[in-house]
Amino acid sequence: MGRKPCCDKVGLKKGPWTAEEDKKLINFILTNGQCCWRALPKLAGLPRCGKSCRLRWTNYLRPDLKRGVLSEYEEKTVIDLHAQLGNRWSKIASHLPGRTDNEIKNHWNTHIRKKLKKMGIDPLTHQPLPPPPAASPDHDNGHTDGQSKEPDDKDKDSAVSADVKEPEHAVPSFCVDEVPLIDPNEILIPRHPSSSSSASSSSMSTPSNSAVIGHGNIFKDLEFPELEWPWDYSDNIRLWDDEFDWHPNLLIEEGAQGRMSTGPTDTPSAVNYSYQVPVLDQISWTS
DNA sequence: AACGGCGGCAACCGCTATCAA
DNA sequence: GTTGATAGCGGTTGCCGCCGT
Repeated sequence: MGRKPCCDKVGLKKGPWTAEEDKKLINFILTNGQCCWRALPKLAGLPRCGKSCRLRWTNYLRPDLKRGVLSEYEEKTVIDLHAQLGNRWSKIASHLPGRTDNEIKNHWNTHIRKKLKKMGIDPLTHQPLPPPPAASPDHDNGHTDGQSKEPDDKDKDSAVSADVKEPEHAVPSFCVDEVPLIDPNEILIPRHPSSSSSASSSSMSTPSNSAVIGHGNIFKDLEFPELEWPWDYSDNIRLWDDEFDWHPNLLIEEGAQGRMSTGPTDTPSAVNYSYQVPVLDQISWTS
């Protein structure tokens, strides 16, 4: 019959991850790739369930993540996609390389929703909000503040979702389909880089504020003794710039051996892999 | 300086679709 | 075809830092 349970929940740790745990997880995945999440905790020596490991990795530790505040452009993208897809955060995130569904969801709930409301736009229907009722406390039921989302929002949310039956090929109002997006399955990580990482770093300006600095911190702070970090993440892992105004090619050095992959673990001997990313000019906004 | 409230974010929970036995 | 595990997704919670009083 079926498979073994993913994890016996006894003795498994919950709550915030420690640097030590992060280290173990990163170390394991960089060494072995992403195999099955169920087996990973045991193999990596982590007192966590596989699900927790997967979330930690996908939402926080993945080296291709771009952290930090969403740029104005990204916000626009999120709003536009949300108008069409509803709360399908993973679909929305798939259009924003380096961003996770969790991150976008959080940003939506904490920033964008308020912003839209402030602008008089219903964050759920994306239509102009009706003018504030002159005096209708009866209908109001005292829920006029920002927290009034609950039942109302939910209903509308599902309405939006229901409208978009199959968003698989939902086309945003900007033309991203012409633009090759980075496939997260193809993030290649060199483990034994040559010393000449200048090829990539020279073509990219060092971000002054960028979230990737966060990556640098993460990875540097962890200080893996057994892992030679191939590059300064703050320079080279930055696939997307906040302003989307550059034409980067992320070069993976010769001798690359490691691979981040969610797919089958065929071992690539990848060299000189480069990304094409959309450029602002190629995207036209409808509003 | 201390306290309380609030906001932001990481992580967990629960559900569902998919896949394997 | 059925059952049950797995992976993924969206909603929610709880912790922590910041800010105002």
